[in-house]
Amino acid sequence: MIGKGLIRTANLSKEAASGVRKAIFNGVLVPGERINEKSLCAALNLSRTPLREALKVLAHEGLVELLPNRGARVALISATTIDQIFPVMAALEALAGELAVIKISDDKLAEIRAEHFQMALHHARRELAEYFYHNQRIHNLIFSVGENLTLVSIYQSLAGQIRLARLHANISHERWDQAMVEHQNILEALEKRDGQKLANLLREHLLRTCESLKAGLKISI
Amino acid sequence: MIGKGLIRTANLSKEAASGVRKAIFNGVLVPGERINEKSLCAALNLSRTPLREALKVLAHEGLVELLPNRGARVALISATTIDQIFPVMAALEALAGELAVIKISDDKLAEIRAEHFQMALHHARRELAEYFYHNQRIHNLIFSVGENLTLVSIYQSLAGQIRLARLHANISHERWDQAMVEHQNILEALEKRDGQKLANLLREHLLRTCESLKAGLKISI
DNA sequence: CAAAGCTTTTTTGCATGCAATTTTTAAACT
DNA sequence: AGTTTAAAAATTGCATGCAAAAAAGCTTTG
Repeated sequence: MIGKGLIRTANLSKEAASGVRKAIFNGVLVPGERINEKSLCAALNLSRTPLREALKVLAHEGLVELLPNRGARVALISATTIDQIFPVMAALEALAGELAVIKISDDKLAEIRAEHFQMALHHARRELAEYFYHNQRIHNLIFSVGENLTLVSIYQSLAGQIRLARLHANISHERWDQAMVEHQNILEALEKRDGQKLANLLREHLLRTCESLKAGLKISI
Repeated sequence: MIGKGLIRTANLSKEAASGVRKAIFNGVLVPGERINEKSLCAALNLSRTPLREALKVLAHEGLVELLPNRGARVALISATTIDQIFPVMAALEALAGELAVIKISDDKLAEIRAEHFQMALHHARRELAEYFYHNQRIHNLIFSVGENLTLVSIYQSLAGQIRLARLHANISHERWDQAMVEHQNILEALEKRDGQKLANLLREHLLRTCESLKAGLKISI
């Protein structure tokens, strides 16, 4: 690859980061698997420098682990790590909920409601991937209402690690049904603008999700 | 610099990161100032590759801003950013407090108490830098009790940004005195193992610190 | 004298090169 | 065969090189 004639608008290291993220979440790169720089560079069509910059950042995000003199591997999220992430997530969700009831517009609420029923539909049809997609959207929307970039970016980073852990986990039907009920309550608290209640519901929802996720881990580490 | 004969134990990009951090907190690199890679490399005695990797990570930490095709500059923490960081910090401190009262050992409590009185001493002597040092130590110790790496590392990153903001801010005597009173109450709640109270005290302490910090900003952005 | 165009210099973003290290393969030995 | 050792290949960590872009100097012009 000769870098001639290209105009500089790219930011290859950002592209590398999002490419690796995508590969991880698509299961192209498996948790625990060593990352070979050369082949990843070929796949992403860039050189090692931007890729290595990206790996450093992804390590900071917890998606990748750096092994001295042995490069990087996709992070293996252990039950211990999950146990540490969820209380933090719960605290942040509670905060996001408190901010949301204060700031939310009717339009945004309608948007969340729409996502909620989309999610309920996929739950009824037992379409897990689609369910999770809308589930994520709802949580993202709640966080975005607060217009707090710090909060959102920390949340994104933690959510990424949990998403990675889920690649290894099964969800039980019981938990799935229970989660839907919890989400119903969350929506109601949001509609009533009951910040304290919403915060508590989100916190509990997260902590139950944590337990379920740990229980569902296919490989225990 | 010829890299011959050197054994590979270094991890230059980590060294670069901590070197730049140090330079920022020592005021060698001023907030808003463009970072010249060449001269920083010379100062840190390494090449541009590890430095650039470090800058990407520091950008993620919020200490540095990356300008496309124009390199990096030391972050300018605005009042808006402070307003976003503190609620998150407050939520995390509250969580840390709740965890701390459950887990803290007598030894650790004694350590915190010792730091507290060191801090009180420097407050009485109006030695600001030393006061802040022990203040940081106390908060770090409270966070460390929870043995939650996720929580600690997010806290560290946010604390770094606030420390950067403080380089630009003055603290009033009134606020300083009030903060000491708050810390006295924090210590008491910790000694009584009153988690709810401690959480609330830490939250309020943080939010007041936020207001004071914003008020004391020498340059408003 | 400021503004607008140049040219030159510096700086950045990325690719590539090279030595240290690890991993793989092969051979020798028990 | 299975373990140990040695050689070869691959991979990593970092330095350096080079083109694109930005910044700093000049020169010219209104």
